[in-house]
Amino acid sequence: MSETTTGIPAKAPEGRRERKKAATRRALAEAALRLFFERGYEQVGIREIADAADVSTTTLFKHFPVKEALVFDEDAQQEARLLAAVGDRPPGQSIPAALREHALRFRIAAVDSDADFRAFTELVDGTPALRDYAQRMWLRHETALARTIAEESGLPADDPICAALAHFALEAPRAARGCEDPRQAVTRAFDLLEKGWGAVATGG
Amino acid sequence: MSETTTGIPAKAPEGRRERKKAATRRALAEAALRLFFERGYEQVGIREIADAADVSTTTLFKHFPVKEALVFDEDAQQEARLLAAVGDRPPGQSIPAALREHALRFRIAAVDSDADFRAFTELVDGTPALRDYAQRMWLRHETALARTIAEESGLPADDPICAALAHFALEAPRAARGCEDPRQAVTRAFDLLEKGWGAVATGG
DNA sequence: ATCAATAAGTGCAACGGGTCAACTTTTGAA
DNA sequence: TTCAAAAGTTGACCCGTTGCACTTATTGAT
Repeated sequence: MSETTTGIPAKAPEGRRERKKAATRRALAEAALRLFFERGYEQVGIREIADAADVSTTTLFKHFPVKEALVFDEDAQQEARLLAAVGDRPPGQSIPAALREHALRFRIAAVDSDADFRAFTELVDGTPALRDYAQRMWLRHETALARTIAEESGLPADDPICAALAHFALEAPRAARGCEDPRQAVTRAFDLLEKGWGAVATGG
Repeated sequence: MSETTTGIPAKAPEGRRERKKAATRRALAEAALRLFFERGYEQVGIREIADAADVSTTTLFKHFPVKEALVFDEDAQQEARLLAAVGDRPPGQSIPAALREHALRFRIAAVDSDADFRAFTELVDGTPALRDYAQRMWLRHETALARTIAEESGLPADDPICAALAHFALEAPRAARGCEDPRQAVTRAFDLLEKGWGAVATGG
């Protein structure tokens, strides 16, 4: 307890304070997830989660703005990966094709690989409140994506076609919900976007 | 008050019961709308609305499942019109073109005609909760629209491309939100869909 | 070493949307 | 006339969420 020098040169030059805060946060998220898996999202109350993590509900809400957020802890980079999928796509690949690949890779395929992740996915889209929240969060990347699309395609930044493609691409996985074969559904949906984009945009 | 015979041969051969029920419903919706306009959606509580209509909150919720529903009373036919826009489109017109026309007509243009309707629109998309609710309701027509599209195009009913077009078409007005010129944004978005559809589908 | 400032956390009461169960009235019809 | 269903009432209650006043660390500057 006497590290005057920069204690941990790791990624976080944090003090005891920040560490404790992070610990509380993790405790909350873990307790919540455990309880949700055990008994289902709706059957678990906020007060119970706070109890399990041994904090007050007020504290809980200082870490997570709403109940749904407890499920989606730590998913930064999401946007970065999305934008990179478009910006760093292999030469010759169209923008919609890059987006399709990204969608298939991260929103469809991942399901049948990781076992924990499968359970997580089942929890999420078995719970309307969580589905909606996830989609809302996902759509927050729309403007950023639209901007990247504009840059990559050389279209004016305010051309609404960019916003349209961004929106549709982000909605595509949702459009595929309920189909027996989501993989094919996503593929087909992006076919539509790709052909349309090729005809409407100049660069692509 | 002594009409033993079928009093009003109008559209509703309803008894006193149904009439009273409808009256209560109307009273609630009107009170709610009036208060919302006066002070804003979020500043008006459910209990206050119930009071204004002189019923209990329990009764209110027997007529409207959630607070948002108070704003969207009586909008049946919506789906019928939507499906008709596709089914009865002029010969030679593509499905996406028909959908674009419908979108422009009912979700964009109507704003700058009727004065009351403009106020209503402002209320709705000035209130996130109402926007979200409206969109959720609107998306409920997705499967019906997908089916109509399949029939009209001759594609197999379970081809996910139909669901995709339906979903995108219903989302298009939303994709245009925030643009300075919504009309053009919607048009461009449907351009994308039209070209894509033409290339992907056979009938169109 | 000390001290004020800051931020985390607490406890509790409250609010607003929404539900529930039990009970009273109306109303339609047998 | 009688009876069952539907509409409405009442009041308590749950749940997510917020506000407020308060305690307790932790920190940086002195």
